[in-house]
Amino acid sequence: MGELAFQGIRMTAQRKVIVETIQEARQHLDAATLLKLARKRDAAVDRATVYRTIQLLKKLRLIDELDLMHLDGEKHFYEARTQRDHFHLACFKCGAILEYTSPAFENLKNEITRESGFEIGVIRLEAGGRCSKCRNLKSEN
Amino acid sequence: MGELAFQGIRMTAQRKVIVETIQEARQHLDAATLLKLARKRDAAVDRATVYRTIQLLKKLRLIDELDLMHLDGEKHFYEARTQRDHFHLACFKCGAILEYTSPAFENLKNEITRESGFEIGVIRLEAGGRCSKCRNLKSEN
DNA sequence: CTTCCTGCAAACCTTTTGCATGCCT
DNA sequence: AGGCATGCAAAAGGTTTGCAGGAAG
Repeated sequence: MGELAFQGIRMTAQRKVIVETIQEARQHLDAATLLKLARKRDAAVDRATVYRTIQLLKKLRLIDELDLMHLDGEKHFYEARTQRDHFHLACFKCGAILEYTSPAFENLKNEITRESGFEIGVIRLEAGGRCSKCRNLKSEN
Repeated sequence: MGELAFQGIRMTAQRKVIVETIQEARQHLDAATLLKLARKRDAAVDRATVYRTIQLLKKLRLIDELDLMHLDGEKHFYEARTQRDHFHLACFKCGAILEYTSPAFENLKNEITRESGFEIGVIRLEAGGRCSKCRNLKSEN
């Protein structure tokens, strides 16, 4: 949690609230939801501060930004970074967001760096389609 | 090229212009650039038509939508679909967009379907970081 | 004292939509 | 006639920014 101060950046009260809100969220938060939740802890938090903090946390690699296949508009979603990279499968039918981790993904990342010399800072893998539940409701389409 | 008529959708003159513009583009096009280029072929093309056609082509899986790690704002980029899936590496330093294909990527996709039962309709893998050229300019950071 | 953080409101950018017109079948 | 395609202009949705006031180092 002291990651910010650690990197020479001020851990202000508002930033702490925003970071904690992201860390404790059960789902991926878009900026508007993050704002709303953060305000439950500190009513003074402003939208601009949320966006500015998001940018900061992205730059520090403390959060990842997701698009989730633009299932629901153009907004972005955020989640705290974890040790293990994972990716997201978005069901176009029911809207579920599934998380998935795979050694094959790690291999792929290593291969990219090894073969192309590209130094990966952020990587994002997302897929859209039908989850297994929706496939089994073997309706139309 | 007759893909549209093929799928019971009218291949109008404007749609043809837009599709061809995408297919013949040397780089990934955002909507505004696509509009500008399409207008060189047919000055009557309107922005709304470009956006509506993009949606259509996405739905028909004839083009892919990219975010390119939002290197330059929130706009999207488009490219004609190819046989082989590839992904994009965006250099945060010089802005280069590198394309990369790998059997490991195919394996990963197969694994996802096999293990999670998720039917992949669209998949997008993007990374941001430093390309090998920029790494070798071993300046700061 | 200087730098950084914040709120507020306005601006911005990209994408979408309503409506009227017109084309194709 | 009926349905789909288009232009135009306005709206929407999400994100960023300028500025002035305040807190922190």
